[in-house]
Amino acid sequence: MAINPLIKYKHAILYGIALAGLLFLLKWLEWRLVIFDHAFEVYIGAIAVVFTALGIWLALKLTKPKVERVIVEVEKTVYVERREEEYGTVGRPEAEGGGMNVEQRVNVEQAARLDLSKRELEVLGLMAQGFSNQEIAEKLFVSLNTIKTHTSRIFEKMDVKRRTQAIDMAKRLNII
Amino acid sequence: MAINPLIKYKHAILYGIALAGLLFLLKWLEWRLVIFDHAFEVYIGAIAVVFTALGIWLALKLTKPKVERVIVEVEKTVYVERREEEYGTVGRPEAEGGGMNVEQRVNVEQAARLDLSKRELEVLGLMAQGFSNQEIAEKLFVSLNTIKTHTSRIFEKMDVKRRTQAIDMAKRLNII
DNA sequence: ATCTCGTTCATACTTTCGGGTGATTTTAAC
DNA sequence: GTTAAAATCACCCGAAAGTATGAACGAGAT
Repeated sequence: MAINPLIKYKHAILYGIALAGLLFLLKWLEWRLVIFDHAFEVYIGAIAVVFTALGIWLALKLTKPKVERVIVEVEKTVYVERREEEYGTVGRPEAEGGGMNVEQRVNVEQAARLDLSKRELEVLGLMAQGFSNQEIAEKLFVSLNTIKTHTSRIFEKMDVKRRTQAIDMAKRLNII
Repeated sequence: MAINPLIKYKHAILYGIALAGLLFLLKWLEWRLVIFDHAFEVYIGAIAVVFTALGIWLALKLTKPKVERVIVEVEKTVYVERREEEYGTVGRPEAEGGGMNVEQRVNVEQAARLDLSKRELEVLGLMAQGFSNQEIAEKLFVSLNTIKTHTSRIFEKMDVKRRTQAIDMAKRLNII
């Protein structure tokens, strides 16, 4: 257990050593400055470079990596128990394209093949929360056109025509 | 859009502004240095701070966020037992005889808080299933304008601005 | 009998959505 | 180092959604 303090404060120790080295370097540079008067700009430049590097190092070291959770659907338990008592049959001349109420089995199988990218899932989630494209764009710091492109791809991949259908499907498939 | 050029070159513009500000600051500090000879260390310190910040900013801006992938395997369970009849009385307005289950009662109570009429609940349900106003109008044998009026009142009562918000709220409240 | 409310419908207008197309830039993979 | 996919942005245009306003009608309530 004697190593614990060293391990625990190794960052601090390393930082201290680095600072010491840096100060030494500064002193040395200062001495050089006295000798060569015109090295002033070099001095400033060196300071800038060194501290820029320090900032980069700090940022890289001190930012904790973002944890990304990748949901992998292992098993598909499909339970279809459905009454054919819908609104439908009221006024539905022809089934257009991907009828939502035809069957769910295919949808489940397609869920894995939906192949929505991370960004698209993000947009889909915000969409389901009722945000407009404009609001989503502002939240994600991108332009409105970008969001429109995303939504278009989402609808294409999900084989739906409207955002409300996409939301409904997404909630059924538990992908949001 | 008149904002487009601004958005397009926003990075360049921001960077330019930042550089200009930095140069101005440096000039000002240099001037101070001439006045007060002993401000040298302050000068250096400022340089160090500024460039450390610059480094941090650079690192945060120019590096992709480190992502740590955590694969989570979940068992997917999709249950597809929908009950559209709860809010739907299409073509059978008098079919509210006896067996209201508890779930339905709760829905009705929560619906009452929003003061949504039966017809409005019906429209809301179809809306949540992804139908367009036109499709809802055809299903309910009324005109598109009527559906628009209904949706407007729904949004007003629910205090939302878009159908997606209404859908989200309705699902949260288990109205549908 | 009057009044309110729900439902219906209409016109006119503005905003948002969505399709289509093309482009550049990152990122990832090979 | 090329290639493929993802992400970004732009422009146009038609469709759908949403706002505002007014009006008609029937059913219940007062």
